[in-house]
Amino acid sequence: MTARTARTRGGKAPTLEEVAARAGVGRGTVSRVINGSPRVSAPTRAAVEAAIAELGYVPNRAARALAANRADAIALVVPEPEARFFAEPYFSDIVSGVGEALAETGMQLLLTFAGGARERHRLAQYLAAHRVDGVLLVSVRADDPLPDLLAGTGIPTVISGRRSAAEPLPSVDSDNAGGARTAVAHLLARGRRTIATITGRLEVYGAACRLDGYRGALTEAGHGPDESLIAVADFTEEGGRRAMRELLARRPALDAVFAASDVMAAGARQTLRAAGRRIPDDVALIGFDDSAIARHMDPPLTSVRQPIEEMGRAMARLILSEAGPTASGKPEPGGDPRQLVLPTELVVRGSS
Amino acid sequence: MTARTARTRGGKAPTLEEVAARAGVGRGTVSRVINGSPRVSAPTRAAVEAAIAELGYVPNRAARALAANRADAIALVVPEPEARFFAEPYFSDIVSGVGEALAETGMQLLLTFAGGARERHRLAQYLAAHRVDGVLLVSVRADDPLPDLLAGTGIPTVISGRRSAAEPLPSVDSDNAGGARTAVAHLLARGRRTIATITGRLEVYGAACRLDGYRGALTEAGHGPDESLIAVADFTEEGGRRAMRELLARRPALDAVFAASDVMAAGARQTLRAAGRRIPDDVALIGFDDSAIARHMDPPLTSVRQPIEEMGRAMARLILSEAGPTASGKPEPGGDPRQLVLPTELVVRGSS
DNA sequence: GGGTACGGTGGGAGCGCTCCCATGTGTGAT
DNA sequence: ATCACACATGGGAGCGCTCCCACCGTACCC
Repeated sequence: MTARTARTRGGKAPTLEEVAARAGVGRGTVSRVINGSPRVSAPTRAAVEAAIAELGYVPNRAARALAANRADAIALVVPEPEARFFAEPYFSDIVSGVGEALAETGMQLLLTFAGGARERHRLAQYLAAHRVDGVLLVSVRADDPLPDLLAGTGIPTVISGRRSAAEPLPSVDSDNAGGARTAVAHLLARGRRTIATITGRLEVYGAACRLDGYRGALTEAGHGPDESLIAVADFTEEGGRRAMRELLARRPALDAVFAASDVMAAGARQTLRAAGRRIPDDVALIGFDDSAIARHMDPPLTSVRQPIEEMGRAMARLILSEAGPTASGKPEPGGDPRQLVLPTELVVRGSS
Repeated sequence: MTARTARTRGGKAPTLEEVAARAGVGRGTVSRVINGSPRVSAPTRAAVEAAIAELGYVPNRAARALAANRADAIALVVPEPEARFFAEPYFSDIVSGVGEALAETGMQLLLTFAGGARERHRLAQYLAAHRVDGVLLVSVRADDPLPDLLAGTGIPTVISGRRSAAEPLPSVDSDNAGGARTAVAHLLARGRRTIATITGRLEVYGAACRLDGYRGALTEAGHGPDESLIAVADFTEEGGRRAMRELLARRPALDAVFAASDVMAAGARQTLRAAGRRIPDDVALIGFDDSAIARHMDPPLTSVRQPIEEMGRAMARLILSEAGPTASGKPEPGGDPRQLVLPTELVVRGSS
């Protein structure tokens, strides 16, 4: 009986059928055991599990996907060109968070890179045709067509970082405004009076939120709005340098700067140094992201930490719940429990 | 016209059969067209291609995998716990290199995390059963059982970073010894005389190579070996600090340090500062990896850059050639063209 | 003119699984 | 004892594709 099985081929993986034969049951029963159906008696289940263990059986994913019309796979889409800026700390952390949460469920993680706008159409079609159970989108820009394309195909999608206050897609974001508010409050608490900020491009929703947080903290403390303390940059180091020069020119007496990213803070620091300002004695400096450069800057940079790995886990959980029960991509009405905002944390170091 | 057709079918994707009907041909012919078989006449091929475009047809991967007994997928295995050290610049670059090279071939990239030793056995079994066409292993330790497990299953495997001089697996590595040699030669050229080094754990082959390169450059320049200038650390910042203290205690007059990683260089820098040594005036400092912290250190750190993205591309190409033609996992005899060593590059900055 | 070859083509037979319906087998109620 | 209804189980019918063999027609040969 097993002779036939063993003869099939040397290195061939055992099939459901073979497990069934070995356990002396039918295919259906083995399938039920594997999928955790309750409609199997205890002794039968034990027999099947023994057979599975003896044969070292692992289900064939392709066959399962074909028969069940699901993929047991989640795609993580990375918009290659743009992603680079955000990349440093972001990418590996989000991936490991997602991977961790997915590993527990037996779902596979597919990594996909989106190229130009043209390719994104193909990509959406591909994802639909390959029947991934869900798509995770990271660091997409507000004008990216991909999210809507995906929504059109009905594939459950979760986005990291809302594109606007009214993000229609399920999303996971960090509390950008809260983080900025905490940072500025910290500066105020340390006696700083003239606090400037360097923002990212304000079309990026997260950048706008950070600016809101900055304004909020100042307003709360009774400081009137002062546009001359706000410089818009673009999340780059060079942008940070330039913005800092503007700020110094406009408000030479400033005594603190909140930069909306560590990289811009690094740029600002250089300009500050060049201008002879000491950190933190003359000017306190705070960044955002708590990336590797923050820890290694001189002095070490106080920064707002985002729980990136945790965001990855949350995204995974969200997509699992989206793809799981209802298996329908239609946006739910009513208040949305599918918009997660995770708290940030201020990591105080020598620069403030 | 194309998009319209494709989009209207909200739920179901078109099948091969439907394309065949539309083009007025049989299933076999459509299959041949899709797989680029030459045995199709030009007019027929054109008709089929038109039908494919009109329907927005994309082959069902699961069905193809099941029927053809191949997966069109490559798994990238990341040993989670350990990977963290190397992670910063490494991970995202290698992934994007691999992804780029794979995207062109229609292969999927699967991301897998290996847990403890126990899980690695399961993982090897999984990979075998799920019939990935190849496995890419990054930053594995010399004593990791996974590579041999994989070799046992016959799955083509490529490793990044050799585990020893006699790495049996096809591998892609950077020229660690050459990079170290260049760094030390640069130091010598700038007139430094007493050059120390901080190494990683020497069980790690790459760390040993860097030490060899350091020794080689010194020997070439006629300097005799001097063990008191060598401190072994563990690739961590704290290790770098400690090693630097040892070195300073043993050889107070040293005027240059080559650290085998940027992170250790960062640690060394702190100790140097604390000891009142100026960089680069009193002591020149060089790191390895050219990571983000190198660029943002003060002064910016001279560092040896590894072509990590290029290494990713090379790994992808290697695994494709391994998995493709022969489809056999047995190690080839004779001289091995499957051991790639990519050149490194010294990025000179203010610290040297 | 008939025969031979061969490029082109259609379609049957699975790949290993899930789904679901039909078929036991046991329990409790009548 | 009979019926009803649960529960447990077996196995047929595909999922959409590739592989391969049989078949058709045409060009070419004798």
